[in-house]
Amino acid sequence: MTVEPPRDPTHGDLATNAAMVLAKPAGLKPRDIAVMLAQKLARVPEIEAAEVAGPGFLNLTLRPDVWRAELAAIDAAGADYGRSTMGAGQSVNVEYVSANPTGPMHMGHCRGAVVGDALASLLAFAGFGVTREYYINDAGGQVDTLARSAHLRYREALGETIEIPEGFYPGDYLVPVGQALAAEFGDRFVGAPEADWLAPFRTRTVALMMDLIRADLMLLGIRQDVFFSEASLGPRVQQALDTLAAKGLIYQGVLEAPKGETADDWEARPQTLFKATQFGDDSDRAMQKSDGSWTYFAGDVAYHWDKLARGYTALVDMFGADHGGYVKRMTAAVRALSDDKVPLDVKIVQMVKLLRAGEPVKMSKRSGNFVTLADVVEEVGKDVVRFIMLTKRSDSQLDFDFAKVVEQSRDNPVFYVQYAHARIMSVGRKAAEAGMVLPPADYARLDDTDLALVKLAAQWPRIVEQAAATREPHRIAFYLGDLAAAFHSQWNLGNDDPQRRFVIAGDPALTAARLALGGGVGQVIRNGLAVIGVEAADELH
RNA sequence: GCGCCCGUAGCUCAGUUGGAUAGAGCGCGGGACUUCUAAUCCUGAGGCCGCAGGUUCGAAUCCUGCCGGGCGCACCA
Repeated sequence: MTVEPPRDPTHGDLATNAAMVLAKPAGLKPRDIAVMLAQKLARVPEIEAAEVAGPGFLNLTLRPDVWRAELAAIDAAGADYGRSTMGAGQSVNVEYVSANPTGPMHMGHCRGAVVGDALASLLAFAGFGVTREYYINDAGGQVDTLARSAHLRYREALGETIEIPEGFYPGDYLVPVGQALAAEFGDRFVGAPEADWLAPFRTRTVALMMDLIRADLMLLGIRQDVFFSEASLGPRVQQALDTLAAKGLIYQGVLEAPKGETADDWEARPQTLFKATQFGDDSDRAMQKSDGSWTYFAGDVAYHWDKLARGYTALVDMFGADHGGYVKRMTAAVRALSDDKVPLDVKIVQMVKLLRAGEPVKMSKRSGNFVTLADVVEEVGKDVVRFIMLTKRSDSQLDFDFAKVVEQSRDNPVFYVQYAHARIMSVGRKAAEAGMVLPPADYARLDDTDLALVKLAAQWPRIVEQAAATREPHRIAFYLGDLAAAFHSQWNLGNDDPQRRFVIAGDPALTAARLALGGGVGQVIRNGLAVIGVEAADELH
């Protein structure tokens, strides 16, 4: 059963399907129930009209004063308008970015960062306790490669001429790392065997890379609470394995050969396996390699085991599209570890295609010459990057065109929303410049046309809850576009009819009421932008 | 071969968890500036919601099967 604003505004302010849902259990005709309900509801003071429509819909029209009161509520709540208690008592861990600490962030990481961060803010606004987390993959072979690459730069910093072999990280960003290592260790590791320097170089270099990444995230206004190191898992891996073993979900076995492309180096070997198939996965998954060392998956299981131990009521992971195949096994592991009590929601974030005036931006991985996040933020600004990343559902591919996203026109949603806010801010200034002395706003001066705007602004709390429930922050961006459109439309009525303007010379009372209307809309726009981490512009240039 | 995601206007996409006559933007046609910033707005044309069944008062939405596109199928990280 639902009670919600209907798509078609001629169907009133609220519509409910209650009569149709109740018809079967009540053994009555839907329309008969609807008529009965309508008669009762018509006596509710806030309800102006209750009409039965179609197969048994009940359309409710609220009295205009309800909307006037809502405008007052927006004003009173201010930045808290729309804040919800739906998440009260629940704590969610949102893990996002988790880029490998082998270099600065590039645009491949950007969308997950923005969507994850906006989701975290959204959940917080909806009343959930939220932890923003980053998993540092600092335990694999790639980190050894990073350390070796840094060692080359270290020798370079000490005066050697180096050549970077194939398979090493060639990026310039390691030059200052080499200098830092040279300053720290002097020349004592120049000719030393790798075994002497690999571990310290790995630790230091990862730390410096994480500084780099944190700085990149700050450019987007992202600050995470927890940075969890894979290398620090230690005994947790065994503990997680023991937890699963205690549930009878671990066994020694041999997996079947992978289907599809036949792996030429595959051979059947006994391993320690997790019964992922019991939890909906396609295959059981290896926890230990045949030589007894842990798999990457085992580490990830231990990591999620740790998150569960920290007592969250729900977990959210943001994955890149290329990790889609990993979702089932991770979900299976969390189901097993938590006895199905703590849900893991894995959000897939699709690729971003970078364009410049319609032409794909060329990227060469080999030279390390990828488009960095810092470059993009510098070129178009944080707000544009953040907003554009939310202009599509995150599970479908997104085009990011450098030319289009800075365009000041209707088809640029960032500009469009900010322009609406700037207009709202400008009318207040205009009234002040005109030397108008405004009385306190009397909402009674607002008519149905004005109140139509309030109705849309009043949807904000619902939008927050819906977006939080579906964990889809893009809904915020779309709503703000709708609200801005309604505002612009209202604004232009003033072209034909001066009485519909916000500032009306000679009528301070109506001006005050209209400015209050604009103020309410502006407040909601600011609140929405705040949730997605975008600044509200007071004027545009 | 198997799994996951996706197919909505010419293009790019929404679609209130199953509601009423499926909506925006761009593009195309027509219109509104002695203005509170026209950086905007109004209006018209444009649809078998991939196809075929099913579930029910009711389906773009849920189920099944096809067709078409993307991603993934390690003891890698």
